[in-house]
Amino acid sequence: MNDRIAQAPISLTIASVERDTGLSKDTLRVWERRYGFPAPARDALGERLYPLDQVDKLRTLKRLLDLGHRPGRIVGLSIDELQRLAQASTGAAQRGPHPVGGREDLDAMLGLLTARRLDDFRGQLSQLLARKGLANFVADVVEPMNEMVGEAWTRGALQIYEEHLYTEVVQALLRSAIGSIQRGGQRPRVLLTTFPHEPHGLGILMAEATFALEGCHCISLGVQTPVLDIALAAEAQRADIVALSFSSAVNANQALQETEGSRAIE
Amino acid sequence: MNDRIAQAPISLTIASVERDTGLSKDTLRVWERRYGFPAPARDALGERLYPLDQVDKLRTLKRLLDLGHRPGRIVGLSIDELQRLAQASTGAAQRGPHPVGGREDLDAMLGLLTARRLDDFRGQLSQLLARKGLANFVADVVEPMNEMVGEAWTRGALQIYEEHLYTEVVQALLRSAIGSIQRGGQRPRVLLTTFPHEPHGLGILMAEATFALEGCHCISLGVQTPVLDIALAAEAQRADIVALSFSSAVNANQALQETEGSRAIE
DNA sequence: GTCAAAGCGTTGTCCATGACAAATATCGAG
DNA sequence: CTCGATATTTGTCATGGACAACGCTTTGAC
Repeated sequence: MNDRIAQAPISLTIASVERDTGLSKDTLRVWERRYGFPAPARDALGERLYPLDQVDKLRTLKRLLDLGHRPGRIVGLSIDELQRLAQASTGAAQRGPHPVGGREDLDAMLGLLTARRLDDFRGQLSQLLARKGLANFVADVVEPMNEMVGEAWTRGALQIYEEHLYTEVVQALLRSAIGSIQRGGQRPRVLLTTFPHEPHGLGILMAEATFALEGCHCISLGVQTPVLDIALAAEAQRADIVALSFSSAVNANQALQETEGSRAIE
Repeated sequence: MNDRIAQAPISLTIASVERDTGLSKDTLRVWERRYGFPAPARDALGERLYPLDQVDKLRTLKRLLDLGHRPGRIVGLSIDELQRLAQASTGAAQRGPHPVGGREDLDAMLGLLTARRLDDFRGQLSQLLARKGLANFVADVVEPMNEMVGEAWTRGALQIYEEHLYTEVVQALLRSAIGSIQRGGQRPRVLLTTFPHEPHGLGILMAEATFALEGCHCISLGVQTPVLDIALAAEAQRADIVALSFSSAVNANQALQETEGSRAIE
């Protein structure tokens, strides 16, 4: 329960690693058994102690997994190779040049984040929002920037807390923008949330912004609503649409399966 | 991975129960071994299938645990007895009558939530905020209402999705209120977040509101920041104060321990 | 009677190993 | 090249044993 932070936290317990990487204890142990990685040290009791560099590699591996790679093929690679792979994999997604507000501009703005000029970052974003309008802002700025942040983090160019910072700023911005949309629409009623394993709320806000602009009546449940409660809420709130936000595409049909009884979209 | 929702979801897998209750798989299995509860059915493969009523009881048990009770003493009790216990335990906290905006008013407002009059609920809250001012709103409305929601949920008077709904409305309200505070203050710089095991962000927002009103420069990382990154962020952002939000009080000194190196407050 | 120390029961988490279904890859025939 | 059959990969589950951290209770000194 306690993370046993001695004076210097040179290594983490299996529970901490699970939380920090998103890989379950079972997975961590079975990888060790099968692939020989990770290879944590052991404390006096024989309990695993993961060095920080292995945790970093695990994080990168997790991201590659989410990108569609398979563990057996990539566990053996070095951190450098993994990062190259990650860069190549996400790079494929950014096909073609971006319409307006080019990628370089976004890059420069992200620079503000790492340069600790948080207020400037917020200011520029807010200015962009005002200039482009909410819909374009979401599509042309937030969307690509999300990917860039994920990719930069994989590259090691962004600390985790900087990613948190980014998310927080964008969320605050989107929320206030959504709040200022006239709350008039009656139909269709849209229920927004994520599945229990998806803790990221940015997708919801982006969807909410889009829907709200279309005049929909949005009802957000926040993140990680138990499946049964999604159904319950959809019925109680007489939702016409249930919007579920995902990180990786993988199984969108699972969604359709589950939202049966309501009409499922997106 | 899939929750194996057949036509009717009469029972949940151990992974679902872990997510829905917050009790780890290990704990669920060891309780079964030691106390004989839960007593899930088994599928063809010998894997546990938890009936919904047992999951409900587990949820209530979890709440009692967080309230300081011990499993061995309460696992054997019936759901009714557990709910009585929970009510008694939280009831102790609401000592004395409330200053203004009395408990009955809040109860009536929560009634709007269950009556599916979400907009009225939001409207009344927003009106209260305007009338009382942000500081009093947080202390006299949000704080007690949080407890009431928790207690009502334990009593079975509130669905989980209704709790989500409540949280979402209040968060939106607080965020917009915070956003409209002039962002002028330079000192002290306050970093806000929660530990990795605390996914609830309401506490952060309440703290942020309070700090911001005092003229502090608030930097929120959102929820569940890895411990190392909290330290990193505190240093990078030159935070004077690191504010950590908890659900149950339990170990506030752990906080002090961890935030060493910065000055720790609250 | 009060209070601290020692002792004992409780509780969550860890470990190792084995197993199997679902997903994915590979291959051979048409 | 396409498609179905077979093989491999992969995550999650099960069992049972262990132990430290914590809380409760009893003992003994003042």
